[in-house]
Amino acid sequence: MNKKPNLKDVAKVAGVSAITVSRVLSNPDKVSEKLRAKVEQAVHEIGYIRNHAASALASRRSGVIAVIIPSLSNIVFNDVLQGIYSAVKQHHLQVVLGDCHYSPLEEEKLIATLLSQSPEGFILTGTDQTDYARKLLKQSGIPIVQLMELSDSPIDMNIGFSHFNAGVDITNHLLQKGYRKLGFLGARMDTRTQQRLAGFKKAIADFHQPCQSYVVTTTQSSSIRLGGQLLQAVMAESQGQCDAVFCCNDDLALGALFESKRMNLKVPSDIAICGFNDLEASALVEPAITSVASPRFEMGQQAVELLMSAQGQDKHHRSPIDIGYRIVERAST
Amino acid sequence: MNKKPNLKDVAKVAGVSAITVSRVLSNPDKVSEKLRAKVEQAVHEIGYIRNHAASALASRRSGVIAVIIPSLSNIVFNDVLQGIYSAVKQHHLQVVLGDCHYSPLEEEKLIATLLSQSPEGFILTGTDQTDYARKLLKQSGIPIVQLMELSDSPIDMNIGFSHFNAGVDITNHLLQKGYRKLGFLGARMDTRTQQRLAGFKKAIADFHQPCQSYVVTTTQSSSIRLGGQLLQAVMAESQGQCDAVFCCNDDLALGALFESKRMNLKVPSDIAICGFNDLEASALVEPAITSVASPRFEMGQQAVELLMSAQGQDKHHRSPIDIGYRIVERAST
DNA sequence: AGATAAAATGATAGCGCAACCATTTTGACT
DNA sequence: AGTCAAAATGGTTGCGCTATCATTTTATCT
Repeated sequence: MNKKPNLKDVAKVAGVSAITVSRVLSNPDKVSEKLRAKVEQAVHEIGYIRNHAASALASRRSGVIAVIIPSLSNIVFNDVLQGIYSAVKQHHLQVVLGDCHYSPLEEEKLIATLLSQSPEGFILTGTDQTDYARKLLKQSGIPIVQLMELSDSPIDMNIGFSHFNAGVDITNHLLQKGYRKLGFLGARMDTRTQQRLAGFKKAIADFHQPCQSYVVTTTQSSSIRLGGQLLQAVMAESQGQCDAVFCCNDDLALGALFESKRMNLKVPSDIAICGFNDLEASALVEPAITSVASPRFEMGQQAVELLMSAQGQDKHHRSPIDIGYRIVERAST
Repeated sequence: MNKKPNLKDVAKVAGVSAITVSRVLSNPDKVSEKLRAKVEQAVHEIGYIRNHAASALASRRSGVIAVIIPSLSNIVFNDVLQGIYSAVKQHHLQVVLGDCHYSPLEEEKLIATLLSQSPEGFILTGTDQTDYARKLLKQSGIPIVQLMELSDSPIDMNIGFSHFNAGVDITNHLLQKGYRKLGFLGARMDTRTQQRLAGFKKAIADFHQPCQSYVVTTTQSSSIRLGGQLLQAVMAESQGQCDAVFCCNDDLALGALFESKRMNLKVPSDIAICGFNDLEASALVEPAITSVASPRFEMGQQAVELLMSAQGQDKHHRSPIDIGYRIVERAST
């Protein structure tokens, strides 16, 4: 096994100096067309691939951005990720991705690990990082974006929307439709879910008529199946009184919908169901499920753009960007 | 902004040499407890983070594995990815992930880019890489795993299952149930989908009784909505004769199921529906959908283990590993 | 043609770390 | 206490590349 070719090998084949090869790869317009062609030919011929570690070390630019999401299995972060990848492509960056499983401590470790890659930007989900994590991030001096929710005290930049407000709005939607015995079905209970629940409670507290609320939550991770179980739980707790449920996400809502059929409850006449995140399935089941839509793909894209535009700038503390949400009313309510 | 601390800074604070700090980070048991404690304290105090580029360059170990999947949005690869991440964690590796959008050319570019990270292993999806990509991969000398399907001529290692056989089996399942006018609904039409289709055709050709087949495919990417459209298309093409459909994945199958309700077709009496991949929703809709399950998470895990066990070994051309699949019969057929 | 600027190319040094080998310290034994 | 091996620690060097500056070539003008 002859060892991997390096710059010098290419230079020898092309009959130029090493530095010229380097330039062809990073600043092609600084090299005359003649040499460039020769070099490119040589590169392709011997299958040369630049050593990123050496390049990053010498240039002090890693061409990498770090991303941490709380869960790979949650399709919601997948959408964000797709936005990130689509934007990253334009900028010739690589992504190093971490999954912190909703744990700030795991996130702290991941942040340290990912920072070792000298990323040129860092995208985080949510706002509950540990103090040490914040210290490391600030010290790194790179631009940082916190995603999904809005923060009063972002580490650096911030883009997301108010889960509290969305919770208020969707609950008011149910109240306006005449439902008065509202259930909240919550799984995982991460900060965003908690904010939705807080919105739910606030809307009910502020309502001008008497109404009842039943809150059923679990720290288990969300799934369709769990949605069915939680629906049973809330019907048990309310002794069958509950006439509408706000599910903290569409997985639960779908599970609740399927379960309601098995329980012979008509949707929305016996029970209304609404979800959160507006997954594709929610629009296509029968009846279609009311949900809260947000531009996740765009949020991911914008996060990358924010990072890139902040490159080098010393001050990039624009105020948090509210990307908004939209209640999508459908037949289930 | 004081620049990022390096090994020497830590060494100064801890009152030891730089190399000792290095050892504490990579070989803690080679350092006496006393010094180790001092160093760890210093590291934490000044928030030192090792420069991965320099470390990789000096040690010739990047601690990175490269992964390319054809689509971030397809939940199937998400499952594999989770397996990969879970295994990678044990080995203290980082993943660099690329999404080639089902394009061998994009994949070739990605392979070149990712190889520049000097990964210690490479995980690819499928078996249709370009010649140049194969050249680069072989030249890199690192262990490589091709995932998902089985290949006669793998680049290196291979783990997956036979989509052709699965297509045959599921089609036979429909035939055994008495269906004789079978539709195939296919989206994307990547190599694995094509193999499923080939299996479908083979089973029908080999069947000992006359039966009819209707193949409706599109290169559009798969979605639930598209499943509904394809069901309409196959009913149109068969002039309402089609009595069972094999959908190339569960998204389409769900869409077909929802659409069949709108079309007032009873499942499975008017039309049987089966899918592929066995997503959670397939088991929970009414009627539940027959599908083909495969251990995707485990496949991802095993891929990483294969890479790790092949480290350094010159020969790791074990024969392809068939991880198998399972037909999950449900009410929809 | 000669003068000057601009573009193209090259030589050298150093990015931060770990491999390698040298040296010092410690412990185990007679 | 003295000997030796083993463990712990340190010094030097080079990984492969690019920033910086120096030099050469080319283009543009009078």
